[in-house]
Amino acid sequence: MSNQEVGAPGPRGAAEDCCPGLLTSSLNEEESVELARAFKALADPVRLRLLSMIATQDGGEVCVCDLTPAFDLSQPTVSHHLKLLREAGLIAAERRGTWVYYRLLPGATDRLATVLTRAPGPETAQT
Amino acid sequence: MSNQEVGAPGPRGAAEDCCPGLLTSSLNEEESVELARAFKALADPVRLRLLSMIATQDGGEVCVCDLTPAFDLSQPTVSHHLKLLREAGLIAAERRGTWVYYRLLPGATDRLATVLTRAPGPETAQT
DNA sequence: ACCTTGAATCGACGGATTTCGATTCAAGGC
DNA sequence: GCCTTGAATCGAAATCCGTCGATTCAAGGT
Repeated sequence: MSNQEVGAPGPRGAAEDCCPGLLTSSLNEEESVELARAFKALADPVRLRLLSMIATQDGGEVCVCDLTPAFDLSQPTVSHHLKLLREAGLIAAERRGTWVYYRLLPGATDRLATVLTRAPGPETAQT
Repeated sequence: MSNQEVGAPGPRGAAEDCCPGLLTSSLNEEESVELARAFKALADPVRLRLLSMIATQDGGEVCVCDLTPAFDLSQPTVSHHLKLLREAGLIAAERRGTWVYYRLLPGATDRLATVLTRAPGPETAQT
């Protein structure tokens, strides 16, 4: 329970108050469509590995030029998967010179983790 | 092809010894394939709502006869989605008389929630 | 036995996804 | 300016997925 965003310049942390959780209250149709869209982004081995590589990178970001050769796929295909992850709000891109760097947007994964968690998050004291 | 190991009594903390987490250590190809299969089961609004209805049911189980009319879909289609959730290890079925009851297998969702959870450590200030 | 009701399986159709090669766009170096 | 390198976009092909109606299977009631 330490404060997570000490002096973090970027605004975030909005995830946990958005969805009560898939397993604790019934989803309506609209919520289910939106959630399914998010899970669809994770429903592919390549995207999962891309996300993992990006998330675990030390500096917090990875160059596409390092991502692409890690797969046995064409460059357009990897680019396509990165686009889907981007559109799902899971990662963000930044171009620096000739290269493009991707970094994790933790809000999206946080939200999905919360949605799949039975007991409420650690912050809210609840019984 | 069976699926479930259902009778595990007690809270298994299975998650931490199976998968260190998508966001904390890099996935290999095999892990990513298996994880993607799990997320694929969640990548559909109907299955999400089915899972939610099953998980939030008071007695812990729901009759298919209560699930089916909640959707604007044919009975075979709902049955198909239930089968996919079952094959993903998310739910289990039990037939009692003419009716079939489904219940949540919390292990699978727990594992996915863990996999999506970042390291509990403090957030690294970046950028 | 036969019939009724609930649920799963089968086969097929249409739409979405994944992948590719070819091309185009972006930024820098010569 | 032109060329090189890195990355995104553009069709197109193959496959996968969600849905249906028809059928079959399971269990009970008469």
